[in-house]
Amino acid sequence: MRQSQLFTKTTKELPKDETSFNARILIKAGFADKLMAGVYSFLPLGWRVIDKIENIIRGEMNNVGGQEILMPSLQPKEIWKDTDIGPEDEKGWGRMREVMYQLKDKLGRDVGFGATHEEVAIELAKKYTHSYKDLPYAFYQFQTKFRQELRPKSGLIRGREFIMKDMYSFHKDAGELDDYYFKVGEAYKKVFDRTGCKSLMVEASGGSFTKNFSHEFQAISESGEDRIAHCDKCDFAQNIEIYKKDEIKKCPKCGGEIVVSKSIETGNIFRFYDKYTKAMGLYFTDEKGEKKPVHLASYGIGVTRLMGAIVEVHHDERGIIWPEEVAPFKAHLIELSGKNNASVRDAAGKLYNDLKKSGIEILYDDRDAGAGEKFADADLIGCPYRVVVSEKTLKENSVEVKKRNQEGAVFIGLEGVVDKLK
RNA sequence: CGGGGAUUGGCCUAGCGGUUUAGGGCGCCUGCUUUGGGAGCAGGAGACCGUGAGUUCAAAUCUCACAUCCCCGACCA
Repeated sequence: MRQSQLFTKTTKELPKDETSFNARILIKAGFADKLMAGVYSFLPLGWRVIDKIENIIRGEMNNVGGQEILMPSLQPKEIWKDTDIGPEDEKGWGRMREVMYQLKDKLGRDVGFGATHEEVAIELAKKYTHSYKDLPYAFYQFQTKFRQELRPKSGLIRGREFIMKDMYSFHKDAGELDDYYFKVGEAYKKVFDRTGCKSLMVEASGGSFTKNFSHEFQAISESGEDRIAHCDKCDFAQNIEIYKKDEIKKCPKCGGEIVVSKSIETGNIFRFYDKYTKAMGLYFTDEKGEKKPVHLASYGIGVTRLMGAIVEVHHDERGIIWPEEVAPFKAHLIELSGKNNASVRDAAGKLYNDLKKSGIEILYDDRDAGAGEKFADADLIGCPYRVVVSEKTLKENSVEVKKRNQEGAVFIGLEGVVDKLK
């Protein structure tokens, strides 16, 4: 993409109404824009990152047999009544009443915007699940979720509207569910490794479910809202409440030191077993002709939150340092042509076309801007590679290639650039 | 929802009762110049100083209410 065509621009100043690093830098660099507290637009650069993250998740979910669908955001109140966990006289908007956006439409019907989709998923499953032969299966979606947070905070980390990948799996019994649950847990680890946001699988506690039912994935970061106790050598980790109760000093897995760190919750997985399926009447007939409740587990990854978390983990004082698999572009091509140097401009333009033809995603800074501005923007936007074409490099028939996460640059021949970046 | 802070051209801000015709920087427009770390010169456009009520001869400036944003806390299947 030619940077001169990009409708967004970077700014020199940080926005005054954000203090979290991820929001400040993503807005400054033109990846996102805030419309209201906890509600952001994703601009061309940011949307490319979201797309990369989604594709990584999509691949791993497909690997464990997930089938991609899309459920509605707009939901009728009725589907929430049977899974309510509150007192009888408050039954209505159900277990999510505190955080759901709820309204009446023009016909006076109660509708809400989905904060999670277990209820919709079960309604859907009821139409297709009748026999043990129909089980197991899992489906997932990428969707905008709405949650009426009293206080959105930390930029993309806690918003009122955000993109989530949520998957729901349906099983004939608890044992089969458990096996699949941990298989998805492994898939989640791969997702977080690949996005460059390594997250520890932590037993969760608190909330409406006990620790036996759910796990969180936590990425260690100073800007996190959560705290976890974890081994400094292996991947053992505990929720802070459980850690305080157990008072362990050494890692039970490898004997390493236990340290407490702040962390960002990047994902969570829940085993509901037959709790909600029974309540909503999702049953199947087993081999013996007996009616049994379907067992349900659900699995969430906050996609936009993950983008924020990646920025929190991968940056320096000059800007973002995108991990390669989620970078908006693999390389940022900079021409330092001056006004009258057509040969630099031609060489850079040709290189841009060659790289594009080779399938390398490239952001080409063809703007009529000063060298300092171009370098500053390249560091800010944070593509993994920076390629500079200038009078200086052309004298040697070469270009300069520098990795964003390393000091020092190498000069390579014009012909070798495509191979170098492949 | 409790507590604290903030709100001034597109962005970052100065001004904190009268000398303000609201100043500067960035960005934007014109022209020239410049091109290896957010350049320079000259000219130009752009503001009901968050909203509403007060106080005062006089309000961006003081008072009250409200709204919005940020932070701490509570909350967060």
